[in-house]
Amino acid sequence: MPELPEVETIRAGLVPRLEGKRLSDIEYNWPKKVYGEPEKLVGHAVTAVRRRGKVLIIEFGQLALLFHLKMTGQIILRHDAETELAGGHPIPTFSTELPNKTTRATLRFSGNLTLYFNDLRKFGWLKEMPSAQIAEEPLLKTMGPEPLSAAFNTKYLAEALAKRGGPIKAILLDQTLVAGLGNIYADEALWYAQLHPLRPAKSLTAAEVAKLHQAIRQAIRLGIAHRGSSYSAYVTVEGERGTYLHHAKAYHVEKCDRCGGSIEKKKIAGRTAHFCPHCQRL
DNA sequence: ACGGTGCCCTGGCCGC
DNA sequence: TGCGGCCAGGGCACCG
Repeated sequence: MPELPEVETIRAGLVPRLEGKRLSDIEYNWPKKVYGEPEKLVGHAVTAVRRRGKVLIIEFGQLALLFHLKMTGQIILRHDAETELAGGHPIPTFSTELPNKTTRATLRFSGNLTLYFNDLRKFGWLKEMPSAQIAEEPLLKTMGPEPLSAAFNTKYLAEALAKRGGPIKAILLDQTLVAGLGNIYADEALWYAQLHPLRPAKSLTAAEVAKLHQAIRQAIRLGIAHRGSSYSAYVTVEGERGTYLHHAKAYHVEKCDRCGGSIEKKKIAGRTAHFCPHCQRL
């Protein structure tokens, strides 16, 4: 599922290929999750491709298009003519048929470039809005700091966790605490920090908070380095799978890489937590 | 204000 | 081979 590392990989793949390209046409076949008026963007060129938490932001000057991929969303780029290059950044051919029955929106750009927004489960959305209002978007307005930013430091984390009595696993999934963690990287971070997912957030010692802070950054950095996790639908803009799960320590892992014991699964806050009961004591 | 639950969706998988 | 039921989970409405 697209969490921060997956959306960041998509962003980085879009930047060299999409910036400067002009949107010529947009069509959707799942209008239920289309907000604003994306038609307004036709004729405008992409000026920037950004990310905030799990939200992808494509700016067209004064206007912007936001995407949330939720669990099964995909953003895939393809040339209409496969032999053509995109400004020196060729897109490798791959087997995915496009468009397909999961395609919810199709955006055509100059340079024979087509962006497909696929989403099997229809949870994802796209929204057009003035660039100046992006920060006011409710989800973004309340979003916590980026985990790799200076604002996300041990002092901030300690103060934020001190107010929260819920299990640390549930708190890490709360986007107002820190942006971009989902079920995979939250479990990975807790494994690195050797913290049981049911530990009350406010019970963490200063040393544990410091360790968790580093662990979150470690999990996110490794996720980005491996171009994300492809447990289900996620692929890069080239249609390739991310490889992080080959290196995962907890999420859908059998044996603990530290002690060799079995990784346990437990439902916490409506999500399946994966952890080592030996290394992550309650 | 906080935490817990159910909902939106589809396809894969399990047991019978 | 078919089919009902469960599971996957991000964000939000709703409830206590």
